[in-house]
Amino acid sequence: MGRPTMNDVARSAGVSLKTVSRVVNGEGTVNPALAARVRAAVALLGYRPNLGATMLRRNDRRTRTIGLLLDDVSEPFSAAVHRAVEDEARTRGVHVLTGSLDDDPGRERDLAGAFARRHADGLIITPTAPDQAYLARELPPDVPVVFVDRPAAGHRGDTVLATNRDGAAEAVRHLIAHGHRRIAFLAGAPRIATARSRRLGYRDAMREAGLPVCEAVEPGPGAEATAPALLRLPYPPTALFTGQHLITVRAVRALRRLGLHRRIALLGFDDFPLADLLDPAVTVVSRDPAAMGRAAARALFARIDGDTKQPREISIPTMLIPRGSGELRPTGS
Amino acid sequence: MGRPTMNDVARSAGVSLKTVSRVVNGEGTVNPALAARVRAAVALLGYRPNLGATMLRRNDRRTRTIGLLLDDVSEPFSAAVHRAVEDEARTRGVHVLTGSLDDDPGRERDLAGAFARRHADGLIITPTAPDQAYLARELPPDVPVVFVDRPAAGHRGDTVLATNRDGAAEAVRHLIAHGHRRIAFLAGAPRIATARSRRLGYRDAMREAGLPVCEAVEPGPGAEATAPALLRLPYPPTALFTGQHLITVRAVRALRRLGLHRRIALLGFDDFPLADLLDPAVTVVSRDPAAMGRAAARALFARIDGDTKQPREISIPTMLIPRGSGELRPTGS
DNA sequence: TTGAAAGCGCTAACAA
DNA sequence: TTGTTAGCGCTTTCAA
Repeated sequence: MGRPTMNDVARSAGVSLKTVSRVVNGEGTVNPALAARVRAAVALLGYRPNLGATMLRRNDRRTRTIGLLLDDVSEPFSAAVHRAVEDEARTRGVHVLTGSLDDDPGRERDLAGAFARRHADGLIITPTAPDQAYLARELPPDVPVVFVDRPAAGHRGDTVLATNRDGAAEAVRHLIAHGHRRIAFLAGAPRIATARSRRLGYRDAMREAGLPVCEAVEPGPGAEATAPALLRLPYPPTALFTGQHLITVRAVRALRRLGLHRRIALLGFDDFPLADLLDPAVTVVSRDPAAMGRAAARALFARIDGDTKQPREISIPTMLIPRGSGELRPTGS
Repeated sequence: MGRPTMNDVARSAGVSLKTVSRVVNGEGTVNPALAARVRAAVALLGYRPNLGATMLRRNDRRTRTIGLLLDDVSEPFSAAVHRAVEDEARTRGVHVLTGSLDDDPGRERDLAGAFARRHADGLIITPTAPDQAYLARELPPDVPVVFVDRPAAGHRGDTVLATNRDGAAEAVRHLIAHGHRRIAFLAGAPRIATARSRRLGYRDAMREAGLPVCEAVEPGPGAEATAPALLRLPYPPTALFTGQHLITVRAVRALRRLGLHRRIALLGFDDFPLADLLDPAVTVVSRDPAAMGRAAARALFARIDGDTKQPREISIPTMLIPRGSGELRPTGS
């Protein structure tokens, strides 16, 4: 009944509990003959160590598990970060608990607390709550946290960010270089820090070229897309810069419907699958989710291994990928 | 030093250990005044229960954690399954450990073992190993496993499958109904059970229409796509049926490059983002990953809650989504 | 090199 | 309603 314990193995092998422990932990200071007997008993009984008990007693108290809180594990950016973190964790024999936050601050707090109670050795969080002061309450003080993709407030930790502002500015300069002067920015919810950074980058580039800004916040999935209204203006934009991949896709649909996809330039923030197969193929500024996940995981493992230096901010450069839609030149007036 | 224990709370509140335990576990049979004192001490010290110790002692031995082994957490189908499982788990206060298998049988065994040692209450696995007999060795006998998307061999467990064969046959009949007689099947690796089922469905439909089969196994990402060679045949197919979404995307690229995307019909197994935005939009037979994940999670939780009925096989129907590429009629000879 | 005893933080069983 | 005692499966400490 129940699974076999170390004691059962000891009895079965005719040795003491401690000898089994030594063999199981590969301590090496065990007579080879005894060790062989122990290993035979382990195999015979199908013994598996009880991690809970191990962690309870051990001094280092490591569970070799980290927690990863993402926007939505099913969304491509999050999924790519997840994958990169998993790969880094795997090389260290560490497992990953994951959760989706869905822009819900309460859920961020709950999951962080739950993972802490599960004794995650550390957490990687894409912050969605306005501040992360709750972490001091939910986490033991020695559990490191790394923030990825958005800055945190009210908690110390390394932060891995894309160069949102510079990337956005580069995108807009690209449109300007292709002759556009009326460039509209379709922004994500300003609640989100990355959306604000991208807007700043847009403004940087427009201001340095002496062009007037034209910004609209794209509403949620229920509402109608913003692009059609903009394009009905007396002096409509000749180029759209979209702040986020879902907005980009909406813009593609809208331009298609209006028959303007070959006349209005489009440049989107963040790459997405099949962007190259659309007509025209969509030019994007892309973050590098794999590099971001990798950097976050490495920073976290460094902290878990005792790195106590000042928290760092790690920038992962974005990349402009010209594909066609962002190279269309302005037409008509 | 270290985090506070129940004992610290007891001392701080001036009550016995057991009283703290009762309050923490909401047993209710505690004098409200005492309970309040305990709660104050908990808050003061920042006490968090040690789940490891709890699970060690408790009779029910539940960790409220399940393990989920997927092909690749970053791939859309897996990610959607993941999300559905997470949602079901969430309603039960259960957390999800995830891992990607990358078609590596060794990794399937390792991860299943690792999650078992972590005392997952149950496992959901997309099998990639040729058989799952290893589970008997890696898992305690009372840990239920549910298989999703592919059948398992050598281990008992509920299985959630898409109607691959029927879905494929439906797809091929759809092409036949649009006038096609030379329909090629671009198959995934026959090692994979779903690929074999889809091929059977293709053959079912071709045979019932008295048409000759034309099958090619699509090589891996390094090699050249199969479609161009097929289309150079003396009597080339007028329609392609692709067995998997990556193959579909390769076929789209190939047809594009050959300028045949408006002449050769294309019908793909599995939907993918933006399939509706391509030109022509891609007709697909789609599995329902969310329904599959949900069904798998529900089956697993039923088992965890003590369901001991015979293992079931749960079929989740596929759906044909006509979008244009599958409705092109044959041209020329 | 091996083993005996203690105890990690908690809950079960029982007693007061 | 509250407290006491024992012990979950393991590692630590210390003794042999």
